[in-house]
Amino acid sequence: MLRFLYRFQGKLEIGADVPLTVELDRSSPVPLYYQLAQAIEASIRDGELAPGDRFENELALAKRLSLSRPTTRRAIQELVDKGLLVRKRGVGTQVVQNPVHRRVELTSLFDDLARAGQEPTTTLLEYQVGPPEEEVARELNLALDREVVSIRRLRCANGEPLAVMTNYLPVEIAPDAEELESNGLYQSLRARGVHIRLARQRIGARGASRAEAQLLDEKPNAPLLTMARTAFDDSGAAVEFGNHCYRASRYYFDTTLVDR
Amino acid sequence: MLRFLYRFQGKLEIGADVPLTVELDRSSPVPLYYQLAQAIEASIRDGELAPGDRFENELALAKRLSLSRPTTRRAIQELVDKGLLVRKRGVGTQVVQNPVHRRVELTSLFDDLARAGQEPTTTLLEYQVGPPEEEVARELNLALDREVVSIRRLRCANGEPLAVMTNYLPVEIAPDAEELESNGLYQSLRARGVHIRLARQRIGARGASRAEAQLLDEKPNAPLLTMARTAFDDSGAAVEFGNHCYRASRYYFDTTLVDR
DNA sequence: GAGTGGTCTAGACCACCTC
DNA sequence: AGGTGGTCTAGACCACTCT
Repeated sequence: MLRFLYRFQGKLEIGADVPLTVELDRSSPVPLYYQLAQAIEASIRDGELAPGDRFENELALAKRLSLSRPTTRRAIQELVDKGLLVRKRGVGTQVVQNPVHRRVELTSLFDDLARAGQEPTTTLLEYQVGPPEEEVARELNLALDREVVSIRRLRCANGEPLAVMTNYLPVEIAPDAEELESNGLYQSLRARGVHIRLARQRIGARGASRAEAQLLDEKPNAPLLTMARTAFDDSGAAVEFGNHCYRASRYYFDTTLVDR
Repeated sequence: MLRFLYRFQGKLEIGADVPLTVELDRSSPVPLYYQLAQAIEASIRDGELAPGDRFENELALAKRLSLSRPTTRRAIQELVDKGLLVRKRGVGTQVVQNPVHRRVELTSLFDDLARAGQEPTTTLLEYQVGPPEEEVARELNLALDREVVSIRRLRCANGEPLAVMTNYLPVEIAPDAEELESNGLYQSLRARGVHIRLARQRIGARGASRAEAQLLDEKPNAPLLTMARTAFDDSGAAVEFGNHCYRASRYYFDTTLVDR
């Protein structure tokens, strides 16, 4: 199949300088707004667009790239939501200072570690099937006579213990014990056709119990970062509830908040 | 307004019943998509739309309300981003189970407490002007010869100590000492025309120092929930950097993650 | 007044899921 | 095959900010 590549070289216009080069592939299945957002993000991360720079305005950019305004707008909005750009009505769009970060996405710890080249490993501490505790039944929206699988795992990165994770899943969708030793939980669920779409997290802290301290190579009562998470699939049903404890000395959460 | 109810004898398939009544005020300055989003959200919270219910499809809703599809779509998308609805291509839109929560918005602790009727009070522990430490200069993107105001406050709720907060601001925009005793920091900044638009937060945990323990009525080494936050205004400039420590026994963060 | 982003319309075609 | 959401177009009018 033919593939059309459009290459635009922007003239330098507004105030500073807009060296934004964008290649859009209109035959690709990747949405145009996404292609454009990626290109702009790359320009920012590469330093072609410096923090504080004024950004080419919507109409001009749309015209230059032969895109409609809504499509261009959506690409820009994507980056505003990511915290890389800021817009002010009547003024313009600017690159945020210090745009070095990535926000917390809906990813698993396992994937995060693997992507960072941290060599994640998992030890299965417990795997049992039975009726849910009251809290678990409430979080998963299950009747008390349904069966759930309880999983307790120790996650290490580069051989160092990092977190103790307890998870509860309806028995119908729970992965096998062996699978959990080699893959992340979400990875296993994905392979079974369960797509996590949304999660609610409560992040807190507490002191380590004696057992937790031993597992994590910390002293009893050492500060732990805790996360309780309920995850929902693409039909809105709760599919997983978990209590995780991280060594505070080796882990933190990074989030970005945007006012819209 | 007319309301059509469809009754099926067999299995209830399509959305069963959509009692969604919406009144739109086209002369209001409030955007239509926002009015609609609010109405839907109210229906969910009131239980008119139950968890798991299928939602009326975009096209039908748009036609019924005499709105364009993009406007209708945007309202729905708003609620998807909030974690109240889930969409699946080719299938439809459904209400998420257990939609009881509010997500972390870009708000200040002071405002949150006040809204929850928790009677916040602030004690100013320190207020001084001088050159920034290296970390602060880096976070605020300031030269080392610029002056910053360092603020240290104890925040209580209902008379109980809750958090120790250390903040750094460029001297030009810093509120007075007196102002900080009666208002929140963000409230004071807003009054000075500074609009926080974006914040990056790192959430972790550690043990309390002796001084912190004393201020917070905890034992030394008690677990504290920590947040380091850099805030940016609507021109993308860093305006505030803060280190906050919360009593883990009395505070946690609640977040929602959505896969888009 | 000029320029910017914010909202809105009325269509179109496509990809995906279920029947 | 029919219905759903996902993407895209080519305009329009308005509100806000800066000069």
